[in-house]
Amino acid sequence: MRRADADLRTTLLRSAADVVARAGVGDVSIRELARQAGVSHAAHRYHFASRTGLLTALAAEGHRLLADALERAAAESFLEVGVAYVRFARDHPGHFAVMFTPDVLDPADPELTAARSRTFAVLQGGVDSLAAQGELDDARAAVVAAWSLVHGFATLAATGNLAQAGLTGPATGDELLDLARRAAGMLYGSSGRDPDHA
Amino acid sequence: MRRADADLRTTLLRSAADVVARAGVGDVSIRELARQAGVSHAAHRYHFASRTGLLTALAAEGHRLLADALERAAAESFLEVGVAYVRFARDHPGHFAVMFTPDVLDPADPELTAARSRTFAVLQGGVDSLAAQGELDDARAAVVAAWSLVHGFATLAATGNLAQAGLTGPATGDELLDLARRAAGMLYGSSGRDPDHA
DNA sequence: CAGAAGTACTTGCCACTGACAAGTTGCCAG
DNA sequence: CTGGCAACTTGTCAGTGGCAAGTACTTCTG
Repeated sequence: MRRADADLRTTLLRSAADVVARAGVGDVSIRELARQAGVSHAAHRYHFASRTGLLTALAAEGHRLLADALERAAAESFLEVGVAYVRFARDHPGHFAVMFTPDVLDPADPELTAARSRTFAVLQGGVDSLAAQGELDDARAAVVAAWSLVHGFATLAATGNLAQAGLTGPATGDELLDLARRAAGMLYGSSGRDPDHA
Repeated sequence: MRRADADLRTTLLRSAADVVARAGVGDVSIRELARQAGVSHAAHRYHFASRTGLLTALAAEGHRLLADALERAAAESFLEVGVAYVRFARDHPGHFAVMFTPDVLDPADPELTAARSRTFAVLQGGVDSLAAQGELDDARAAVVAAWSLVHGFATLAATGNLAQAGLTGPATGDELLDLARRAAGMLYGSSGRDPDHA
């Protein structure tokens, strides 16, 4: 008596991402997901070890998507990598939140660690290219600054804090990404350091 | 049969902050807190409306502490406001996590909104002073960049992502704050804009 | 074409959780 | 000495995640 249109694993992940995006990680109930998918409350156990396993799989999927996006943007410029990071968080809020909520994840999961490594590799590539250019006395701090800025921006935007502080309007269209680009540009653009062409 | 040394409200908040810091918001169990405090499983209800109420009170307390710290640092320099932000997150990880996990909070709580306003006011002060100096074409983006950078740094450090990416050592002493200062300095220091003296 | 093995579930149960209703105790004002 | 309030406790409920034991349907094997 299979009710899920596609395969159950995908359905549950999709559904979980939705709930996280709308209500937060704490509101993900496996039984509720099962009800929506039209399966029994234990159906997930064949695909995921536990609730933690499901969320870990979601985080891993998120890291794969993020790494894809960052790698594509890296071909353009380091600034655009930052913008791509923010765009990912905006377009996949459910994935993004889970990826950076370590206490709901299984830290030993090989899929997760592999996917996360890919994301980190793009950042590490940023360090290397900056260090290779030699004009930075502290490449590590520069990459930390870049990552922190875009991650903080994405997080504050996702949690509504930017809007609450009156720093952002009702987020119409790409206004958010423009602001992100201007903010990130203050690190690289206006201070005359632009690792790639743009 | 009161077992809590001090008053129960304070004991529960303290205990909750501990759990959040060590295991995350999701692992806060009111019944477990009650057990540790030596009271019954419903004792909290006199002090807090619900679990959400307790966490909201914790977030409000956090915002008061943060605002205090930021206001003190603002007397020194804008860079030090950023460092104070990171220091707060390091010293009060439980409070910090709850403050920026909106889905476990009551958004209408007056204590919370009041305390949060104080925090935002310091940031707004940053906008104003930057705008008054007139050398910034986009004061809003500058403040967003500053807040994003320190918030992202604090978050990535707290969730262990900085360490996992190999960008941070085992966080000995003030090494973390030094890195934060160097990273934040790339926004203001090295690009020649230093709003206050330092 | 029997039957063994495996896949993808379901049913049933358990301990635990947060919310809530209805007590209970101790103290203090009048 | 009594009414009332503050600060609890006890009891109960629906909901949750984890686990054990089934079950039906498919696919491979002899």
